[in-house]
Formats: sequence, C-alpha cells, structure tokens
Amino acid sequence: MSDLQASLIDALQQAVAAAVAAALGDEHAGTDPLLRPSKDTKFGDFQANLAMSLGKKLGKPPRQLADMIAQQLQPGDLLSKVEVAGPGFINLTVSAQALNRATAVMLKSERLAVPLIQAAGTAVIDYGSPNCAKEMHIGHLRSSIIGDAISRVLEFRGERVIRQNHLGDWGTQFGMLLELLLEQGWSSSGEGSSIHDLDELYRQAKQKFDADAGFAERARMRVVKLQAGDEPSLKLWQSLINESARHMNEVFRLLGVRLTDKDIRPESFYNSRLPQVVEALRATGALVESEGAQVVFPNGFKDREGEPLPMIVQKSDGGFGYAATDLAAARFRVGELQAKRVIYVVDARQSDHFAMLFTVLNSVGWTNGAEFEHVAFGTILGADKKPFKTRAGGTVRLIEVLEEATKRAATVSGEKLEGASDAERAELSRAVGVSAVKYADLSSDRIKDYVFDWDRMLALEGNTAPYLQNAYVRIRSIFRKGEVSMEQLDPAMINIEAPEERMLAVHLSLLSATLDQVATSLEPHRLCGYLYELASLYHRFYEHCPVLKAETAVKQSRLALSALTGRVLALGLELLGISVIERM
RNA sequence: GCGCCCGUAGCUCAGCUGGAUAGAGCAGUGGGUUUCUAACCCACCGGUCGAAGGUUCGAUUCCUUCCGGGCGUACCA
Repeated sequence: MSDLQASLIDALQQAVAAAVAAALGDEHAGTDPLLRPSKDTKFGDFQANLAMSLGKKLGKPPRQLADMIAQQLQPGDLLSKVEVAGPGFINLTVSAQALNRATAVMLKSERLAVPLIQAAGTAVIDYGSPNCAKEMHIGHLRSSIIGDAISRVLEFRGERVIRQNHLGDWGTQFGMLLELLLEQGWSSSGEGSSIHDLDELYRQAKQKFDADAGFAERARMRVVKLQAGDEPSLKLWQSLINESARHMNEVFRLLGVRLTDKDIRPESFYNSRLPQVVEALRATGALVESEGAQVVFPNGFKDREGEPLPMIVQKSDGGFGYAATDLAAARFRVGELQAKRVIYVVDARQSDHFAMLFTVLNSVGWTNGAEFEHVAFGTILGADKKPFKTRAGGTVRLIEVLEEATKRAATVSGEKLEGASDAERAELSRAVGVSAVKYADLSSDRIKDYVFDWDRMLALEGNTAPYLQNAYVRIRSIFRKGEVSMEQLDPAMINIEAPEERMLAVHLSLLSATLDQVATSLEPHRLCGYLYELASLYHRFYEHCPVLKAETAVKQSRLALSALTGRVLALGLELLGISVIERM
C-alpha cells in the first residue's frame, strides 16, 4: 500500500509502475509512466502515456500494451475508472476517497506536501548585480526579480541557496568617474552626494570619455591605479560605493527583493585574486598572448572576420577585464562556496560571454563537477518596441516606476476598504502596484522581450497579480465573515463532490510537480501559470459552491478546500516575491 | 558574413520538455448580483501554430532549408 504521505501524483506513479511490472515484467517497472494531467475531464483526471513509447521499444502495438497495463489497474481504492483510448492513452480517474485523502494530506502538511529534495546541494545564484555610481534603472528589474523568485523556489525545495550580488563596483566606468571627480577637485569629502548627482556625473564622464581621447587614456590609467591600490583613488571610490549601496538597498527593499548587504560579493572582492587566476590559467596552457592582450580562445567562437574570437582575460594595458573577474568568481563559487549549481541571472545579450566562459571553465577543468547555467532574459521594450526609455530618451529610473505603479494602483482600488486608514491604503496601493509590475515580468517566458504596458499590468482580469491577489482576498473574506480560522479545520471533513471542487482539488495536487518544473527549467512563469489556473478554478468554485451557506458537513469541507487553496496561493505568491494581501 | 534568440486568434501571451479536438485574457456580441468582495462568473465569435520539406503511430514542440524581426560578434559589462 502506498505511503499515505505521498502526493496524489506519487501514488499514481507507483500504481502505474506496479501495473507495468505485473503486466510486462519487473524490468519495465522503472519506465517513466509519462503521467500528465488530462486536458479534458472526459479523459479522466490524469493520463499515462507510456504505452506508445513502450510499444516502439518492445515492437508491440501500443494499444495492446495499454490494455495489458490497464488490466492491472482495476478500479479500487485509488482509481474509480481506467480506460484505454486512442493509440494507447491510459485514462485514469481518481476515486473520491483518494482525492479526499490527498487533499487532506496537503492540508495537514506544513509544507503543503511538497517534499524536501534529497541530497540537496548548494546553488549559487548571481542576480541583481547593478553597477555602482549609477541610479538603478529599468534594466535592473528583471535580474533582480527573476533571480529572487528562483532563489525562493530552490530554497523552499530544500536546496542550500547562496545569493550573490555581483556588484559592479570595479572597472572602466570607475576610471572615468574618479578621473572626472579628481579633476574637479573632489576628495573623499565628496560624501553626502546623492545617487542622483552621481548619475549626472556619470553621464558627464561618459561624454568626456567618448569625446576626449586624452581623458579616456587618463581614465584607463585611473583604473589601473585603483586596481593597484592607490590611496586617494580608493578613498573616493569607497565613498561612491557607500552611497550606491545605500540606494541599492532601498530599491531592493521597495521591490521586495531579498538581497542584503551580506549577499554583496562585489567585483572588487576578486581583485586580489585576479593575478592568481591569470597564472593558473597560464599553467593550463590555455592562455595565449594576442594583440598585446592575454586571452583564451574557446572552441567554436568566431568574430566578424571568421577568425577565432578570444575571451580577453588581461587587457593590453595590463588591466583586467570582466572575464578575469568572472573566472575568479566561478572558481570561488565552486571552490570555497562548494556550489553544485552556479546560476547567472543576466540579460540574454550576454549569452555569448557566458557560453565562452562556460566553455573555458570546462576546457581547463575548473568546474569542480558543478553545473553552470545562464538564466537569460529578454529586454523590456517601450511602446515603440525599442528598449524602454523616457520620452526624453533617458533611462527609466526604477524608483520612478515603483512610484507610478503605486499611484496607478491607488486609483483603481479603494472604495471597498471601509475603515482603512490612509496608511493602510497607501501600503495596499504599493503592494498591488509593485506586485503588478513584478508579476507582469515574471509571468511571461523570460527569454522573450516584452512591452512595458501599465494597462495590462494592472488589469484585474487575466494572468495578472491583482487577479491572483483577489482570489486570496475572497478566501480571507469568507473566513472573516464566517469567523473561522484557516488553521482550525478538520482534514477528515474533506469530501469532494461537485465538479468544481474536483477540478480544484486535482489542480491543487499538482503543486509539487509544478515546483519541480520551475526548479529544473528555472522558469518562474510556469509557477505563474499554475497559480493563475488555480485562482481561476477557485473563482469558478466560488460562484458555484456556496461555502458559508452550505449545510454543516459541506461547509466544513468547502472551508477546508478554501483554506488549502488560500495557503497554496499564498505560498506561490510568496515564492514569486509577490505581496499577499488580506483585503483589497 | 557567422552565432544565439524570437515568430501561435485583430492585440497581449500560455501550451506541462513529442500526445487526443492548440488554450487564456483583452477587444467584439449576449447573459448573470435580495446569496461568502461583480477587482468575479457563464456563453458565443475568432487559428493553413511564419513557409516548405524531413523524422515519428503521433510535431506548435525535434532536425534541415528558407522568410521576417531582435541581439551579439577583441580589450565596456
């Protein structure tokens, strides 16, 4: 008999495996049953599609194999109906008692029956990672929230997650900025200048860098000085970093992104390791000199002329490029941090860079058995389908976006919140507005570009944050009205009868499998899709199945189902970094 | 030129790693509230899945070629 703690899907997997073993022999028991939720209720709740693939392997008609397996899956405790259809689909209808049981197990479980993965390893996730001395802008949104969602999901499943904010506090841009500031007579007493000022200074520096070759040269030399530990350069640099970090923390707090000071492992951290990395790389024989620079030629990369494309480790002026830093960071992560999985949440435009980096790491044997993954994402576009800019053509400040979101959310909500204080209303507007922005980003396939569109984000229908939040709010409202606590429900009372209850319960059982998918694909939008479907099924249930007005036994069952739905919604939103709210 | 990514309903997007009749929202049409939040639900309308081949019992999904768009392509990150 199957473990009572096992999820519904596990129980079905085991049942099919046992049936396969009985029908075809133990050697086939391990075959993936290819269990899928059915698209249409007329095909039952789930379907096992293994007969077709097995048919090919064994050289037998799939339909016949399906019949043989189905023979062993007679209706009983777990299944109420088993049918073979089409080329060899085995359609499974779960029995009422099994569905009740599975739902009760979830309700009883603190983790909603999501198992902790065995042999959990360490995952290092590199995300957020803004450049210092620049105000955070729309370009920093995606890495921050996608990385955060992935971190939360992996963490919940029991992986050890080490967040790394690979802060861009080192490099050419600092040469420009420091050189300009020092020329203007700044010193470390330039403290107190806001991030806004720095942004403006950065613009000036960049302009001068592009226009004035002498300045550009001095800026490059300034980088070399900084990297060599020149005192005045370092002091001024530190004051810039402090202001940047203060600003960054503020934005992350507003965004609900869980990156704090302890996660900062800036590029400068690796500075002292760079010479060693170059030496170690030289020792492997991979490092060669080309046009005055120290480079590696990874296999399979070509430049415009069809010549081998190098990864530049040390520039011809002696400075280190970001490839050197990335190599050092990779070694640190698999070495000292003991990562089994190293995940980079970075814009898709850097795909080539990461492909080269991973190729080099593999070819010189530096991966230490870890898996390296680039979680690439597309660009946020404006209405003109060009990268999102202000009307004046400037970068869109992240703070500005969050403020606008809050303002817009305030105008669509409000009148239902009797008795709410202004502070509560403000907080709610922020929760709804910011969530809408985040969810719009997380809910579409990350590799694609998308157009930033307020109306779509704050829409109350469709796959949006407010729609999901509303489903939760409706559930909370029932419990408030009914004066019942979501925690004090008897799982034994669950008795699923109505079709709307059934569909809801079946979908609830897919939570664990959904999180598996997110963890392997590193695609948060799959969780969004699951939650949207869940919210939609709950709304349907809500329309057709009165809860508080039902007679006692039915009421208890529906309360339990509502509570479970509420908890799954809350968990899902939490894992996405979306605010869960009680009223709206 | 080469490499990577994208192309699904008028619009915005899903499609569970190859499964049954390709699904949602918006827009359009028509319904639903003395009932737990109508920020909701129900119905209708809407598709040669960019094109053509191929592999397969089965292709939106995998392979090839082409078309269209985006990005990248040696000292910025």
